[in-house]
Amino acid sequence: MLDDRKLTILRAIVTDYVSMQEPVGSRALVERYALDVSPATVRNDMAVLEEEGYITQPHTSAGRIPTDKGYRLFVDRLGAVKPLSVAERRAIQSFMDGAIDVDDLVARTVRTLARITHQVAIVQYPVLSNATLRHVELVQLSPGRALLILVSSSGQVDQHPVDIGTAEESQVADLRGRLNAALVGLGPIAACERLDLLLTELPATLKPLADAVCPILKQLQTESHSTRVVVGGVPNLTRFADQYETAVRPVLEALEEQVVLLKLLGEVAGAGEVRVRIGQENSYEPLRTTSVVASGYGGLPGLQANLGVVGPTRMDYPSNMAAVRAVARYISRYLAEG
Amino acid sequence: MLDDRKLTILRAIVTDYVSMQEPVGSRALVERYALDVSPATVRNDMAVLEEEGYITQPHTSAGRIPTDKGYRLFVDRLGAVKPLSVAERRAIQSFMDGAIDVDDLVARTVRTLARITHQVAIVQYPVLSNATLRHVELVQLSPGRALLILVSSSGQVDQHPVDIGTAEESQVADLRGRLNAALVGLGPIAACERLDLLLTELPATLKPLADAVCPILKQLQTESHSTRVVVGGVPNLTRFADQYETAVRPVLEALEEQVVLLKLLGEVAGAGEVRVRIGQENSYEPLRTTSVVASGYGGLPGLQANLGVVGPTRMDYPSNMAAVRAVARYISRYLAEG
DNA sequence: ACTGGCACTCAGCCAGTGAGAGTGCCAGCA
DNA sequence: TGCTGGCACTCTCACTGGCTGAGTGCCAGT
Repeated sequence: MLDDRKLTILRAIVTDYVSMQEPVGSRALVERYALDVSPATVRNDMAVLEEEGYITQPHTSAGRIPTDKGYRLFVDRLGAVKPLSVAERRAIQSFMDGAIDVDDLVARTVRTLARITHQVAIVQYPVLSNATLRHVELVQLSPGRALLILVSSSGQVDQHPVDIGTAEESQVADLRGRLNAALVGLGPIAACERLDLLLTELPATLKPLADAVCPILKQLQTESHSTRVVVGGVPNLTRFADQYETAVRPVLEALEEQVVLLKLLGEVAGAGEVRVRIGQENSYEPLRTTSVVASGYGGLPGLQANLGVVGPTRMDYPSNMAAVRAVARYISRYLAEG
Repeated sequence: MLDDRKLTILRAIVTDYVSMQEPVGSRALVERYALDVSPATVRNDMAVLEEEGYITQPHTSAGRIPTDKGYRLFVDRLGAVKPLSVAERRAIQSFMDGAIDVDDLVARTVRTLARITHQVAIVQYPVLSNATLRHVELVQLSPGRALLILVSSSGQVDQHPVDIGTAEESQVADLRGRLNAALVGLGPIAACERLDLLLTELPATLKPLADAVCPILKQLQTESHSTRVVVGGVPNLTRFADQYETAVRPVLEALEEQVVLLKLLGEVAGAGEVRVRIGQENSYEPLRTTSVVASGYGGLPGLQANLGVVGPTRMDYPSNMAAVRAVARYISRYLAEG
């Protein structure tokens, strides 16, 4: 169905369209990509590619542009992984080195990603699965309300309010002591297991309080890290000023919804690998005109956080995938080394 | 120089231009604002207003639009404070009530402000001067590195890494105990004073450690709260798709720079009052085409945090000022009540 | 001091035109 | 059979010129 030449032509169309941002015609194609055939031949092939749904014409007398399906084929089979330039590698290092804490690390990561891809970057806070719990704090704020605070060995602090009912100060202190004694030094998975064990050992008086606190603690240990998302590179949307209503606005709106972003990253990113969602493939309606390149990073397969970029479907997939992968690896290594 | 009628005309021009977004001519003016004089008279007055620099013509045969100076006069002397509509009051209440912690409160505030003003909203984290210190935690992460964590009675958690040199675990624990004993229950100002006192009482062995920790603690108690800024309503910029390069992009870029935003809010907002910076009045170059409406909120005069909105100079000042003031008051009251 | 009238300016809109890019198809050639 | 050159056709885009309408400034009159 699609012989080598047709695939070559599709690759050339994608490449050219991405770099020129203009529909590409048969003549330009043979000139710029040394195809060794005449434009007429290319035209015949293009007609087939169009019939198969890989490319399309915006209007009768224009060149062709790739469809989502075309990009998909390109990404899956045609896009040679483009190694990062020396400048880009250096940029990653110089931007990201010297982070003072997790907040700073995430901020730097999102900046770096935005800069080298020239897209909007999204970074989820890391799940620090290899970090261990360093301290558990339970602070009573007012009668009935307390704040649960977890400090991990990596310097990350998680907090969540807890409704503690009628528990008294002394009980709070008691539970705090027990939690610290039991959990400090453990990783998230071990901590959750140990917590289950601890629950069975508690005196009855602490039971109600523990029932209020423990679910939240568990949650913080697993998902909650992933609950925060940071966005950067929004000014890059500037380049699409023309398609404001159709493309930019929906993206801006999505970017304000943490929940949407989390879901988005979660759906796209797979274990360790860089994955891509192209246009219509996105389940979130307003982002149907954009592509998402994402990857998990840090931690064990089941406990990874995600990062990625959002941009127009006509993006430079090989470069962006390389960049996302490189940054994901860099931050993973950074986290692993502590 | 500027008699009553000229001021009335200026007010009408500003009002009309803001609501119609189009240069306003003499005929439209007399028709829509019952001026009781002929267009020719209005023209004469407009010529004077233009000469004085309050209004200008985008091109020869267009109507007039206000200049920054014109808006300034309007804001200072002509803009009747427009009370919020019932719907807006209700919106503030329903959006902001039920915040579970400070993060949530700030998030809700920024959302509220963006919704009722239809501008980009900026909210600085509150300086909780009436909140008291609830707990001090000093957690050692690795040899030489620790994390200082402050929990306030309002549920706010502040953290900062500390370089603790060669201090040992036991010393860290010792200092932690002393800090808690001394500072818990105090407000930020009292805490700082008490801290100075504490420093003189410490045994010599704890001195180096205390010297590393205390400055950071002090800093967290005063400025650091103000260090974080949250932005919302970015999609509202959508309305200015036409002036993308000149107006929108600079704003987007500014919004990514926390430092810029802090400085901006700090410069504009004055003690308790709503203040306005119009166009050229802004010291930050890229925002010279926008106006900022801001107000301090919460806390004592010296320790206020700020919030505000950023929008085009052609904004509805009375409404936005009313909205900013209302939201600032609401969050202030909320914080005061705890 | 205000007004009506008048000449003037200029942005925005419309229709018409021409150039250029690109296509599909076809007949011919290896 | 597969490739190629040629050709007629389509359609966008950019440019043009003319027209319209909004708005002005000025001036003479009340």
